[in-house]
Amino acid sequence: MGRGRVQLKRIENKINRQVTFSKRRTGLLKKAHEISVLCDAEVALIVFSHKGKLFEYSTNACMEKILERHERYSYAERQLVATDLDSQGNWTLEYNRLKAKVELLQRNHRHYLGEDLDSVSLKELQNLEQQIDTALKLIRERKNHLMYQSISELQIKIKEKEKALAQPALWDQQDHGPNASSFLLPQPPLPCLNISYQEEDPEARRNYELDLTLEPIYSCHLGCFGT
Amino acid sequence: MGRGRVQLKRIENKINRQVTFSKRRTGLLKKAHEISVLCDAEVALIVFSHKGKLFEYSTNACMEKILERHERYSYAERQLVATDLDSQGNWTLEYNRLKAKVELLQRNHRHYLGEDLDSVSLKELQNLEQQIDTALKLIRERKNHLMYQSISELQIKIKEKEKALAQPALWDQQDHGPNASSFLLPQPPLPCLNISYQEEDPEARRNYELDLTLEPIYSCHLGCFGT
DNA sequence: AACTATTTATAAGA
DNA sequence: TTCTTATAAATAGTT
Repeated sequence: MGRGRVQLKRIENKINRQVTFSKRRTGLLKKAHEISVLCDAEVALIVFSHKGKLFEYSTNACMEKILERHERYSYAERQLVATDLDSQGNWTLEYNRLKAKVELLQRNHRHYLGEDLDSVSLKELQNLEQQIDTALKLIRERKNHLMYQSISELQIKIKEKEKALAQPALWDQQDHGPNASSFLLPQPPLPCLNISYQEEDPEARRNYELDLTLEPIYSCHLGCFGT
Repeated sequence: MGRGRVQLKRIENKINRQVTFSKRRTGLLKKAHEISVLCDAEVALIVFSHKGKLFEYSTNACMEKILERHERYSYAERQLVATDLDSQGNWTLEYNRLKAKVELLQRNHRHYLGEDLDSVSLKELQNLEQQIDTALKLIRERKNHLMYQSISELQIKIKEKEKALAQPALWDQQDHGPNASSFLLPQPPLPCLNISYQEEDPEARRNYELDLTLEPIYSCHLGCFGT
């Protein structure tokens, strides 16, 4: 939109780049505002110039709210990177960043526990549900894997004991019929032991689902951060 | 830019608004990308449609990095306002406390998502499983409650419409047998609606944003500008 | 910063 | 949604 086509690549001339940045920035902010108003959308736009200066636009000027919404939308994506504080840096700055992080994490935390859901929209609930559902499957898989492993180990131990006991009598080693060590682990792993789920797709627990739910163990490691 | 000037105000016609949103969204994302490349700027753009769907662009696809930069920038600004607290408290102590908190929360966070479980003991896995299981139930309950509410409201509307239509004919108001508004809601609330729509009935979510689409939540909005 | 020739974006229609 | 097209807007290069 101007005299001559424009290549989509960095403008090398510094002056030109600065001028173009200024013009296009204005245009971009304007368009962000327009779509926001015309289409009733919520927009957050953040632009850092090459020199590091910040320009921003947000619908109704509530940048934080929109970023939070984005945050919630991206529960799973967020990998809050551990803070590496620069030794000379401003402590207050770091401190506030951390504080914000904690607040955010705590809110997510409550949501992961199914608490405090009143402010969560239906769409967001659906995201949450899916994430939690996936998590539950992963956790059960891991749990069952561990249990399976320890059963295996126990069986090996028992077999060894038996061997040790059998030695003195010099029994024939073949075929003594069923014994204590053979009933638990048929060779191709049991696809399913003792399952009592309500719903959920059977595919998901095809591997090692040894649900041995015991008593409601409820050591609460959580909620240990009172305000 | 089109046939006729455009007023900067919400487009009331729903279809038009949707179409305009789609077009302008494309344009906006494109321009965000262009300024980013041409002027070597760092851009983050987040757009939520009226219906709550997320579209985003970020330079080099590192949204989180840019948001963090913005966060830092914002905090720096807030610093100028309230920077007097520091001289008294022991910041290092507070800071370390917070840091520990963040680490713990982040670990929990990963565990809640079923990640990073190798170091978790069987017993802890059982706790976790139970907590997540409970959370999932709560979340589903809340979701169903919301959907239930929407349905209720819709039914009331339908009833009103029916009444309005019935008036002119002066029908007897008693017992006209089952009708469109009575089949959905048995009086004691459904314990579980367990809905998983694929297709979308536009009617159903007309007013209440009952968007039950269960698509993989992260449609990739990025990289949509081939060179 | 203003100007203007052009390119782009897009509103309306299909 | 996608395409087409007339027109409004944006903007590159110039002054």
